[in-house]
Amino acid sequence: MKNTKLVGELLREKREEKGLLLRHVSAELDIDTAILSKIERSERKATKEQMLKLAEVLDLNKEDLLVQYLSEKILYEIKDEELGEKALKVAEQQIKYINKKNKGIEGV
Amino acid sequence: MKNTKLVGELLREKREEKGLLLRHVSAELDIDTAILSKIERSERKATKEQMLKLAEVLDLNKEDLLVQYLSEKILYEIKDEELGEKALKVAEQQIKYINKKNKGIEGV
DNA sequence: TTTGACTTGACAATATTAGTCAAATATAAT
DNA sequence: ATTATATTTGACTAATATTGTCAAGTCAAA
Repeated sequence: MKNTKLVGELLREKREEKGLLLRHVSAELDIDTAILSKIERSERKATKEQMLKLAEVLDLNKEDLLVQYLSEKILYEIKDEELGEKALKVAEQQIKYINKKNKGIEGV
Repeated sequence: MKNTKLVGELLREKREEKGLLLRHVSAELDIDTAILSKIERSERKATKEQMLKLAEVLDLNKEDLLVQYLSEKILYEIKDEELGEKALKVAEQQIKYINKKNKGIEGV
């Protein structure tokens, strides 16, 4: 597996690597440092907009970060569900089916 | 694939098969018929508790229904996301990893 | 043409999420 | 040790999303 790090951990690492303070980055996002602190420690979820902004500010790959972010959102949704893994598999089958169907239609 | 029907469609079919009216079933769930109507037409999501009750009232397999229900919740979460399918795959990898880790710990 | 089943949409109540702020805790430099 | 700066914590507020009611509307069958 490529990466088992939480989004928050990635953000903190990269921020520190760049020598930026919470206050610098949170100012760009226009939120209090408290929230960014919580995001980095996975105590809160960021919004999608904040993620995109963070990718910019911290020079992280937007797509990779977003994928990881969405994945965590999905996992959060099923974290207490015994049937979560099964549901994920079904969801994957269904999204494949849907995407296949749409591909067929796009060309009309 | 086993089943491409939406949960709502399943519910409506089964209810009609049993000759039950919205009012009968919604009374058991203790909600207005309007909501059940919307649930059956996928205009609203049911709660987990409602799903379990519906499985009972309509003699549907609880596990299957819940899996399908959770799957739809997941899909709803990523319905407008270009990266949704990728995120799903990552989520699946990660949940496998987490479950494996927990299995290891359970036996301590 | 009325009756019963379902649908629709406006609205209200409630729950969840996103945020601020100030005080408490580190961390680090004098 | 003392102060200065960075981060964390938690109580509180604001905004948004979810869940529900209700009444009026549509539709089909008797």
